[in-house]
Amino acid sequence: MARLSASTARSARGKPAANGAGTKRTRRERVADKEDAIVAAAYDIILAKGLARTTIAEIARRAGVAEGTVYLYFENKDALGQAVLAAFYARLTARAAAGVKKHAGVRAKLRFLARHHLESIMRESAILEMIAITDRNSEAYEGSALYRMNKDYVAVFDAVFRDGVLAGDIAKDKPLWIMRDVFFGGLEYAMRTIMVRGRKKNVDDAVAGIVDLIIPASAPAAAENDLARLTGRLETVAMKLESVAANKRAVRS
Amino acid sequence: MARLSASTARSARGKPAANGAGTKRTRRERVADKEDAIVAAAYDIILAKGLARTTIAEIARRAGVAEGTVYLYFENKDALGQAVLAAFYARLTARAAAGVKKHAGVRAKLRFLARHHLESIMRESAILEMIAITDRNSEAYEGSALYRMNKDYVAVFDAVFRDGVLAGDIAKDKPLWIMRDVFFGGLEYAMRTIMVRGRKKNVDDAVAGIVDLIIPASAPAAAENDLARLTGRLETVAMKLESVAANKRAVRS
DNA sequence: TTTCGAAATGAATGATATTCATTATTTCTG
DNA sequence: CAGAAATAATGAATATCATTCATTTCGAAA
Repeated sequence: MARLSASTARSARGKPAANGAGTKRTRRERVADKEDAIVAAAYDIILAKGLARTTIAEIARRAGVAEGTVYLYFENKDALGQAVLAAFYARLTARAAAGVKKHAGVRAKLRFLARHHLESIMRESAILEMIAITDRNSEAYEGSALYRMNKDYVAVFDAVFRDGVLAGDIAKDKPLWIMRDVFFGGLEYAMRTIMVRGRKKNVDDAVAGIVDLIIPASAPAAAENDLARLTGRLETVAMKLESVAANKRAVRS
Repeated sequence: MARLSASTARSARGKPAANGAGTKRTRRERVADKEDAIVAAAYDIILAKGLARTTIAEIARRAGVAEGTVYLYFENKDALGQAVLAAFYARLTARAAAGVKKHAGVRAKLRFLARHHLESIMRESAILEMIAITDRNSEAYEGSALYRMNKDYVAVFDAVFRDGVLAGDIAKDKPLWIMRDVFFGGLEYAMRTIMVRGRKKNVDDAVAGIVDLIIPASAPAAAENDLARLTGRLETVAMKLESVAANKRAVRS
């Protein structure tokens, strides 16, 4: 993926990309390494300061190249940001796919996905911001690299969701696209709320709450739960009433 | 609100803000008008091109002032962006509050809020982007202007939600904060999806789908609903009894 | 070793945000 | 009302970057 963006950038500047034809391997490898070094440097700095406050000069310094060299690999600052975003998505997707395999049952898979997503965006919220920034320029969003990356990522969720529908765990009348947007959008907003309040328990609550919207915690269970609470409450009130009545009697005598 | 940011910016630069004490009205008004003109100019241009591609020079030209004058009213470009965001939120909140009054029933109110939110952010998505940008700098997000504006806005949703819970239309076990984040977050993500696909019907579907997550449409929830109402009723009675009992005890002692 | 294209360099350029010394306008005072 | 003081406004100068490009270095093939 990183490869792609580099060759794209280079060929866009008019220089033919060195294809496998005659060139040797090592040369290309060295080029690839340098590109990775630039993306890695950019990743670290952007994560720490956000894209706006990150300068090309600083990235170049950290990557051990001259400023101009960055522009040999990336068309401009935004393209470099895209590459960083691509790296983020690549890891995110890989971890999501791997984690889903490790969990059994639709609910457990969704919970894993929710927690993984929430924790990832909390940890790397500065990277996430670039999505909005990039979004903008792309009236032709579809077909863009960002679009494809995101599509690959949410495909992990989609697969779990479809399995859930087939297995009967998820109601058939819930449209996938809406549930998907609620899932990821809800988690993103929950992140903001959680970062203002404390973290710990709130992450658990958000994960549970959002997953439960997709797979309702078995309705009968909820009803029972309510019933149990109602019963308990009734007992308490009854005891109080009884003691009040007892007091009255005591006072009167 | 706009007033606030101006005086803040000015006093931040060391010049004392002219307070109501001795100064006449007209002067302050003229200042206020100029500030509004700058915000309005910025609003239009940012809406059309996004903050990054909007220059102070262009804003100043459109507002009919010199570049330097902009800095008399706003600390820097970001602060001006904040003011634009504040104007956006102010209208958004006003329309939301007014619309909620016009609709009867929790479901209708929520549907109105959802559609209004979705259409607003679709129309002014360039403004929305600034939220993320601004978000960043604010480790001290709480207490920030953005935080307050957002709080005021979602308060409209919160009130409807609480009414819904009291009326028994919304299950008590759904935490408000999570439902709120799912509502707004889901709508924001839905916007992206809708802007890639076609619009028309998708807006309706998103609105209906997301509202239904908060107030389940299914009639079969009648039993649960009944139980919820019963629970609510008992709670009310219990509280009354308890306060009566408490009073008696207080009077007696 | 020489040669040539690919890579890399970093000083120069251009676009903007931001500052500040100067000028204009308004209000106040006697 | 004239002049002084306080406020506002101006726009040229400065600072900070992104981006370009003429020049240099490197690597491998002859």
